[in-house]
Amino acid sequence: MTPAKEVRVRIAPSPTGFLHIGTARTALFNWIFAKQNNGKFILRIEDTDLERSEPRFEKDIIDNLKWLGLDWDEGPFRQTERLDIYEKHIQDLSDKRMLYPCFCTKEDLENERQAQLTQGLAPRYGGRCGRLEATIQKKYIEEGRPHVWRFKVPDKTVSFKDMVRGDVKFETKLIGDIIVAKDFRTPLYNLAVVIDDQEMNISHVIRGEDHLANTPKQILIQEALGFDRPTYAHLPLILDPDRKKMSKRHSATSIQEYNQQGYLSDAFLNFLIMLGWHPKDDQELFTKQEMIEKFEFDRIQKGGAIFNVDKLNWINTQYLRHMDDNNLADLLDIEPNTQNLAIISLLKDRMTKLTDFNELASFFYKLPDYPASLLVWKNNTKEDTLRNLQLIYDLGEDLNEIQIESLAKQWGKGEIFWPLRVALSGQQASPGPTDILDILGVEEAQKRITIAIHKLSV
RNA sequence: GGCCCCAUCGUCUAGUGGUUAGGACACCAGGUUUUCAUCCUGGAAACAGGGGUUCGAUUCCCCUUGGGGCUGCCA
Repeated sequence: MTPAKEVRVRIAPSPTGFLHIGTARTALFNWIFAKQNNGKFILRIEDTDLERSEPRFEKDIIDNLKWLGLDWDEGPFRQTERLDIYEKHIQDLSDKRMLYPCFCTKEDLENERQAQLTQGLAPRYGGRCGRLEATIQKKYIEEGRPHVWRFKVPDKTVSFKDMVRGDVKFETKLIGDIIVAKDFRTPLYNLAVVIDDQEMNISHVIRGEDHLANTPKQILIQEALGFDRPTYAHLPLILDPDRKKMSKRHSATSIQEYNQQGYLSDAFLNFLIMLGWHPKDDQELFTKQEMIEKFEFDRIQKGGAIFNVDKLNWINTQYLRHMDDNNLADLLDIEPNTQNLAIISLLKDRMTKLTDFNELASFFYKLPDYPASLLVWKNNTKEDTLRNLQLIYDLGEDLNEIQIESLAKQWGKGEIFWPLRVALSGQQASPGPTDILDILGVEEAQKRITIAIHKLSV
């Protein structure tokens, strides 16, 4: 038995937009697969589209992949830095007579396309330029006629095994000769991918289902070039609530937005892996290590999964609760002193996102203004409330949980706790007043109670 | 239009030729509680339809329907 081929997988985003959720999830599955098989995970920036590629997008992709903790072993490689490689193979393809120049204008092609469509035919290039005499081709090129390079698509059935979908078959006669390069140093997507995957020794191509139809084209090119065929796995898509491929119009599609909104990267990953995949049991929360241990390709769903923010929020809440206070302080970018840590410890159960903290915690730092009437518990009168607050105030240095409990026993829980809560927090909903007291300290608490008494006295 | 793919609660999903079709999120009700949140208990909620195959189909096959992807000199 020959030793198994090394697993080498890649994520190949194009820097034409911010790191997309779909790309991130594809990256996650690739990353897991690499880890499971002791393989390599490669980052390749597909920037052949000069018009639309931008450095800031590349930076965003890299930054957010890092944020998610999906570290790569090789790269980032950029296609624009590999032009010599492409040229060599395109020349090879040309030498093998698999390529021909196409002089059709965009208008020609559009007309042909429309004509086919109205006849109910599959729109495909008829191959007009492929029938041009070699001498004519040469003449046109010498005349400087604009042209692109088409790959001669052989008529055959392409079939391949997909790790998610099983056996997949395509009839290539429906495809038509495809444009694979603008010139010998400017390959288009399908050609560039094939060359890169070969050059980088990619063993498994794990990508979104939207690439399924590209696969036969790529296989054809591989065959023409004498390349190896990687194993394919096409993941189901992430859908918007309207069941369409997730798009910017409907939802936040860039990872960066979720980062900014205050989601934890591990929680986000946890959410992503549950979209289209499920373990044997009912476990829903996974560490990265557990993902690596439990993930199985044959448990991937075939249909698309709708992105559900509620579930994301729930997962994030769970992660927040189990997070160490110091780490949280770090993520929140606040000083990890005793008071801040105590506040975090008290509030982390109440947060859904990191960004909730500021609002939840603000009253600790500054007492908000509130109406005096808020201090009055249920059917109590102003006078009752005033008396109760005075009782609490009179505890003086003994203002602590035990003493408050004892007052509550005597005068009623709501009667004591409610006005104290409002006095200390200025809010009608808050953590328990004794918890707040512990963090505020007696002195500050007394000040706030004084303010409350004042409010009621006027 | 053509090619391809998919189909279990609202959503993510588990599941089996015979199950009270399970879990989670969301939702509703009740309970705990000084408020809110948490927490606890309970509830409503699904096998798209029609044919087969079979003693028996949610499960296997076919059709219909529905949904999605692709159909670029984008990736």
